[in-house]
Amino acid sequence: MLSDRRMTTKKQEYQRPVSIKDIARRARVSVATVSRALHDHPRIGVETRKRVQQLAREMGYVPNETARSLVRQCTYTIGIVMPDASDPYAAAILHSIEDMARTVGYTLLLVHSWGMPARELEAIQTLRKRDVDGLVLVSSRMGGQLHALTNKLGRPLVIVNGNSAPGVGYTVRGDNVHGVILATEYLLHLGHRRIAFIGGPEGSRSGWERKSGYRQVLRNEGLAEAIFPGNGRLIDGVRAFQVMQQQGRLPEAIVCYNDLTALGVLQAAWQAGVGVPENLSVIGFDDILYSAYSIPPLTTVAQPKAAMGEAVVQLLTRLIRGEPAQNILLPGKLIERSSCHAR
Amino acid sequence: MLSDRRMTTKKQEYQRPVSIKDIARRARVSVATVSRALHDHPRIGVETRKRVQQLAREMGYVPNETARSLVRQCTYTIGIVMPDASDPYAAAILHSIEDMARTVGYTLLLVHSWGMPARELEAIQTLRKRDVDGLVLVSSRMGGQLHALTNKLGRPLVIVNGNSAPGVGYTVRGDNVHGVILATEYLLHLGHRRIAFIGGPEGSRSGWERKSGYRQVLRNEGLAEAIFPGNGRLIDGVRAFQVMQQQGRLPEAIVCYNDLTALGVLQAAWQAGVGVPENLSVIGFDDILYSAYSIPPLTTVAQPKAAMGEAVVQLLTRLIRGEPAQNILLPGKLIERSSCHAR
DNA sequence: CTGTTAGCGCATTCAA
DNA sequence: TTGAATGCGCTAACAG
Repeated sequence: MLSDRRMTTKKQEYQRPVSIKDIARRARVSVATVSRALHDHPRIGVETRKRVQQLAREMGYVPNETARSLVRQCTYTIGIVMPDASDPYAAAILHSIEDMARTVGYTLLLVHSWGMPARELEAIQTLRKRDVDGLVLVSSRMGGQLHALTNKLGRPLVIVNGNSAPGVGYTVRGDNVHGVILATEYLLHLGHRRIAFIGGPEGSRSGWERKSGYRQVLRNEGLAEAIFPGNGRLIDGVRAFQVMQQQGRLPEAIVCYNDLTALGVLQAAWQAGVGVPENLSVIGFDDILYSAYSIPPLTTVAQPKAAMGEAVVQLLTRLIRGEPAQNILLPGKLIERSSCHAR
Repeated sequence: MLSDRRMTTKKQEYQRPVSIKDIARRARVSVATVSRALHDHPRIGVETRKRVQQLAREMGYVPNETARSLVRQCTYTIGIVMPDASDPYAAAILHSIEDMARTVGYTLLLVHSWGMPARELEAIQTLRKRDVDGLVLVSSRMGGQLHALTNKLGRPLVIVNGNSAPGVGYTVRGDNVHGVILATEYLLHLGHRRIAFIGGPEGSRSGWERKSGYRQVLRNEGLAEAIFPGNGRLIDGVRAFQVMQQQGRLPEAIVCYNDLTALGVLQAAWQAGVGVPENLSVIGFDDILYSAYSIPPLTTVAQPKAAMGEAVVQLLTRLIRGEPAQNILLPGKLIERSSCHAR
């Protein structure tokens, strides 16, 4: 009685949509004329045009894009392959791409890859069959295997923050090395010397780049590196912190592969009674939605997610039109909040 | 020199994909034979079949789904309209729908609505032209306007957790009333008497239901209601808390419209030095990914998001096949974590 | 077993 | 200005 579990059990038939042929019949003209009327074609009588358009509206005509696509040989559809829409970072990218794509008349076909190369391949095949005008791979893990694919793809390809093979498609990416240098040097300026790093997914380019930026800075300063494995999820931050503590290797500050990892560290530190930022400084990467509201608010390197979406769509439309294009590298920006503290 | 801003400025032409006609020519058979071979049609020579299949593989043939869709009169595509993929709750739903849809051979066409009825309408039109086999509206705000639409839609419609008009499409929803009763009674059992509620979006069904569940419980107990407006975002939780404090109306416990709002309250309370759960109990709704890792971990009513995706796709496929169907109401579950404390 | 034909809904060329 | 015819890539009904 708590629930109004209404059981609707009607059966329903769906009727065939009206086509230009139907309109033609009713208007007593040819389908060609209808087509022209609907397109405001110049060579048509103003009289018939109005009549046909009126009729189309009355009959609830909706153009069949499938048929159009077939003759036009382009679908105004772009395919997007991403690991997982429930990852806040991926979702933000998806969000900005969808937004931009819509404004230029494209619709998005979405397939998840779960970060698995095999699934990615499958997804790409699916989208290729769907005859998308262009393809976006977010956080691709395929690397070399892309090579074999790209020749046969026959469609423009843009890779966002993923492993790309040279000469395969175009890329839009955040500047990971620069960003993590920003983060690490910030910690240095705050007076920290024992700075650890929690890594990202094995074999991912962003993971590699962020790690090497960290190493580069520490090496320049002659400081010891302390690198802990991770996989970019909340739980990885939790675990890494626990490992540090169990091993008695708690540092003064931690650079995290991404915000999710950092948020995990915040949680684990709180559980363990280690105060952030008084006893431990934590810095993230990405600036996801939640980071501004974590406890304490997370200092992080923001990725320009909106700009990325724009860049992706712009790049893709250029490629579709056959115009020259170039890879895009976007700088990150340090966002100072409250998870880091001077020593 | 920090960035490898490589400028790739090649211009590239994309070639026409190979069609069954191409294969037919090379194999010196008719297109019908090719089609049959590719489909393992019974009435074909095992010899020619193998030859054609081999050839197709060599030539890198990929079937054109657009053409298929045209003759088949169905696209194996389902359209999904949601406010915003970067909302963690919506993203989780999207995730589970995509996952389920893929396994049954459907691909997703995604359009954002930004929670604006006008945009929703636009999105539905877009998808209708795309000739989707079915439509999913997540957190729709359209309400009555759906009526006019649905007759002309000509496609099965499933509404997830949104405003629906009676007789328009089918619905899959979490049991909001029951869920919020669970939450409120839990607080009651913990000994709280001054329990406030922070509401959701104005005019949304879930907002209304959750509020009325709360009111129902308080009324039964003869307790005073304290309702603060909200809109389902983090910032709404922050603001509501600030208002409570400024007005000197801080309660013993707060039931929040959703987790995002609750997370905002956690943050604001922390900023204000109000300890959760010692001085204030907070309970959310949805159980988004992050809630298990907030500080403190958030007690909440979990929505069965995976089950929802399953239900949506199953319902939709039934409708597409013209089978009888029924609305689905899924129960929520209380997840006890650490944001509530006995008085 | 295989080829020929027609047609899905639409845009476009060529005639009229 | 309009109509008839053709084809986009593919499937399916009908002949052979």
